[in-house]
Amino acid sequence: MATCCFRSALAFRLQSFWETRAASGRGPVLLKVLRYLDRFLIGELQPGDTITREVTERYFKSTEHLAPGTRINRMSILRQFCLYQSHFDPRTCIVHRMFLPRRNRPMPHIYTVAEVRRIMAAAPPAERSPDPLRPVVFATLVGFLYATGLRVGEAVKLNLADVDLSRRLLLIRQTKFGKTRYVPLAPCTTKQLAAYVAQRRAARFSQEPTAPFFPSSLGGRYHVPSFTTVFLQVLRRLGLRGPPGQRGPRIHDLRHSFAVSRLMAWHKSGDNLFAKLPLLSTYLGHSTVTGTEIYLHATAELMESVGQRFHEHFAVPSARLLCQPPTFHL
DNA sequence: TACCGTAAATTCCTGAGAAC
DNA sequence: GTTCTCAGGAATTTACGGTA
Repeated sequence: MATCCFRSALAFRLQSFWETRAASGRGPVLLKVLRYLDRFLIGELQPGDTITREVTERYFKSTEHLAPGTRINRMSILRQFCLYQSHFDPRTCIVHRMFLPRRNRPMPHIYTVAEVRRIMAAAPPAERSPDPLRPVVFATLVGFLYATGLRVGEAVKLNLADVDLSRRLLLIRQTKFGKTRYVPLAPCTTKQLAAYVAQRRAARFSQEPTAPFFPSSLGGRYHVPSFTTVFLQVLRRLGLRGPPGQRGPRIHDLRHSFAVSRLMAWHKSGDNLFAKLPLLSTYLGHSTVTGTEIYLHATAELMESVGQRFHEHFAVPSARLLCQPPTFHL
């Protein structure tokens, strides 16, 4: 446990609050936000003062430069701390939930097959890098993410032993929220990966089972921010994204694209999407289908298509019917 | 140019409470 | 009692500046 790193009038309480949360598994992100709060409180509170409504309002105002989602995080941590502090000082003002701003989820970009092919083909040329395999790793990783729907962090963490091409199976270890799962590979993806493995071997990268499947130029593991940087450069070069500072398609949208294209394929083949959703949920590593349902909203085309299909089947224009699909068996 | 560190932004798991 | 919605919280991803 770190020694006390807070300096405001509530330093002791911030420290004990952090220690209780860190002990239950919360990590350095909380510490950063608490330090931010501590710096704010240095100018606000004298010894013996408490957090009043005015203080919380000024704290909220001090986060004006941040995005809404970040402000919500900052305010919700202040709220948790105030709840904790109120046990020791009943004068403490607790921010009511209704005063917190609402979150909004931006619409993901759904990549087309043609766009993904352009991105893969636009990999930084080998002559610019001391590592001839680098453009191959980049292009393979892009195609791999689009074909499997994995998170980029999951992909770069793969070791050689985690990719079993003979059984067409990936082992995804200790991913988000500590989950481990197996992911099956499509035959065409397996074929592409086999070609990549051959190129990787020819480039004399380590063949140890624990060696990274996607190595960096130095032989270590491809660092996610490094891959992100190159990916964004390629998007800008292709005109798929604006200059830095502007929002646009992201790496994570490859995962959205995979999910949406899978749903579209099931829909076109006449499958019941609600019956298939748990399969997709398990594949993507979600613990419940509610986390997967957001992909149903990802494309207007899909929603229009699903709505039309329900109308054709039931001919009852009821919103309730859309919320409660017929019972199905897996 | 690649890599690393860090702050900010986003994703998604989970539980509480409202609605039915 | 069950279903649904929403928000809190924890974790991952993105973006960018600094450094070798």
